Amino acid sequence: MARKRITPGKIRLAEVAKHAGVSPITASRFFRNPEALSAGKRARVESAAKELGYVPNLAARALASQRTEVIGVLIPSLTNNVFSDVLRGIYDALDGSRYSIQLANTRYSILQEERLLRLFLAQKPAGLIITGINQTPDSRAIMETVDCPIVQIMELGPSPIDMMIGFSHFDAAKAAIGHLLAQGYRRIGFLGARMDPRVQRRLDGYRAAMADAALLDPQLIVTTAIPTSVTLGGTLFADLLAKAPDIDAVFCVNDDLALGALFECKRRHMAVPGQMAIVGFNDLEFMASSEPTLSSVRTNRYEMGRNAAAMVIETLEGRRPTDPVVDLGFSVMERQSSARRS
Amino acid sequence: MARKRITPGKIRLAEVAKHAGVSPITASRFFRNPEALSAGKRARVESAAKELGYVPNLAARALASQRTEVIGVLIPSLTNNVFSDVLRGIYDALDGSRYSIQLANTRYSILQEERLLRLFLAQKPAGLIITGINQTPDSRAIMETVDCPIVQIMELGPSPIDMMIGFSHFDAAKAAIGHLLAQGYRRIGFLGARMDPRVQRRLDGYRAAMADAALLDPQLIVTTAIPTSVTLGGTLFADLLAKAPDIDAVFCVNDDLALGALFECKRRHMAVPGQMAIVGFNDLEFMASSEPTLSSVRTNRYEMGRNAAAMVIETLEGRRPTDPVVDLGFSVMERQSSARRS
DNA sequence: CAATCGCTTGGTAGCGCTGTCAATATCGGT
DNA sequence: ACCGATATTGACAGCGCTACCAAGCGATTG
Repeated sequence: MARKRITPGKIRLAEVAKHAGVSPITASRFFRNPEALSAGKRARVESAAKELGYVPNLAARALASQRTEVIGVLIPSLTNNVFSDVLRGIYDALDGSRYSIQLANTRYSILQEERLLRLFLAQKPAGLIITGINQTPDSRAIMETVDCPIVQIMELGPSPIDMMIGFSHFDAAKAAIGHLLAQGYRRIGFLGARMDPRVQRRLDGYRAAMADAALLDPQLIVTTAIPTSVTLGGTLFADLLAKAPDIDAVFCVNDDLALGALFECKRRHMAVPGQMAIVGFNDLEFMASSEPTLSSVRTNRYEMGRNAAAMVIETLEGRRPTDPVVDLGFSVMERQSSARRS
Repeated sequence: MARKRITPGKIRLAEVAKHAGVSPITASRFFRNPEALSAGKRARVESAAKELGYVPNLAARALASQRTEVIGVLIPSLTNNVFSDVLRGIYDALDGSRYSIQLANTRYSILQEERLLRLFLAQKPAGLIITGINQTPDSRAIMETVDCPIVQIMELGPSPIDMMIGFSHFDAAKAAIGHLLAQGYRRIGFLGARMDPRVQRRLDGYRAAMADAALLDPQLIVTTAIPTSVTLGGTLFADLLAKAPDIDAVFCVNDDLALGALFECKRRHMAVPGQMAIVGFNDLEFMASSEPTLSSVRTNRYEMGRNAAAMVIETLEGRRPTDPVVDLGFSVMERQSSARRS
């Protein structure tokens, strides 16, 4: 016959309750909603819990309440600096809260994303943070039926699943090109790697700005599906020079490419600025201290992560943000590498 | 009186069992140890589960089995590229396995680390990956009593708690200095930021190498507790030059500092190499494509993460690695920035 | 002074799964 | 054909916590 499973000196909620002289359910309430207790019992439970070193069993709680306190986060890359900033913001926002993070890496695949989404939602997460607005139709359908706050991060779009925080990659790229045009550059090349949806929208922004100025020329555009790197920046820049030797500026979809392009210029003894202007994207820390300093488009990645997590928590606590869509904007950081054309 | 909690059309293990014509416990075994079933029942349960779209309830499993399938990971920083490589390795190793990751950021504080450790262990993780060998005495004591595989990563030390994978920061720094000495450099400066235990050991390695060559001079050493950055590399390098204008080389405890130093040299029109040699640490991707290419010490970060996770899983599956301590080594990547002194 | 109301508190019965042991089926060897 | 060993399967009783409902109680109201 089944025997009592011996449970050694483990401290359960029941022990705390006994110690405090209240019922288990009252002790339980203390941990979930202390305000509901009278001051006296609250203090008694609190000190009993501390004295016994009680730690709630999350699995039991999740099973009984049919909820978890886990926020799922789906990002496309763990390597990309951009996402590590976002993640840092998310972790910081959740620090000290009752919620924890379950992180998964979609590797830029929306099919992988859908798989992970199913995996997550099966465990009834408290909330979800997902990258971008390009999900599979099935993913979207699943998310729309799920009853938990969802924040799409990194970019904005017309139809948020729930909440959304980001900025317009199209506008940001267009503004970068606008800056180069204002500085007197005309033959502005485009360097793109990975070409995920957000990069694609930067290309669209570039195209729009160039077309507006009647300067668009397919020869100016070099893209690849290869993941980005500094080395790749040098390679692509060389390709671009081969296609369009007369360029006077280059817009790179991220700062790694821009740094690679800068090094390639140095290798070729091309003056930056002077013979070549360079503008990157994201404004990673090193852009301000390179030689020459590199212009870039600053994006608020840490804030994006932090706010996204805060939006989830606020919703969970019944204080739903007034505006479900937040535009964090961007700013074009004008530095030496795109100084006015002489 | 308490009422039956209505459970809508949710698919439980019992449903799968009924559908397959077996007992619930047999169905349960299918998901945990399929080999224990006869081929016929195995197939029946499998198709029943698939047909019903059954997804196990992890909370119930954790509660009943008193175990989880979560591996806790404690790292000091989310921003540092070094850790994002390690993390990528860990996530890759666990991809497709039953295990998932719970990540926490100690922010280089061993007190924070201890707090997080208690938090983790209270939930009975399947395993634990923790950074470095400098834990508080309490942390160590807790970990030694816990019954789950633990891997210390990033460095090696004399008394592993359980398993360990890393390399000798002391030897790596010493080898880097050995390389510079072999190239004919004598006044070799040291640039250090953050000064966490591993950076400290690199400083020790530098000191040992310089002392062996009778070249040690406190004026050559510049360190700060400030977190590392490219900008900081430039600043520290300027400080070093002020203290010891006659240096002919500089060893930087990481590649960001090295890049910052390189830019500062360019700003001052100092030839690299020629007037100044530079060696970094970690061999991030950009070191091989900068202008000039930068020498560095390659460390196997991705492999470290991947192997650490693999070691945990193997232990959990009863195939404990033969050697609990793995030295992944390092290699000095000799590039243009430390070309032989002319 | 009785009726009502809101705030606390407690009792009961699961949440969905698995550990333990027992029972049964299968199989090779003598 | 019999015996013990091994491979499969099943029954039962929780794992530790919380949802739900009800009851207790002092305060408020007419």
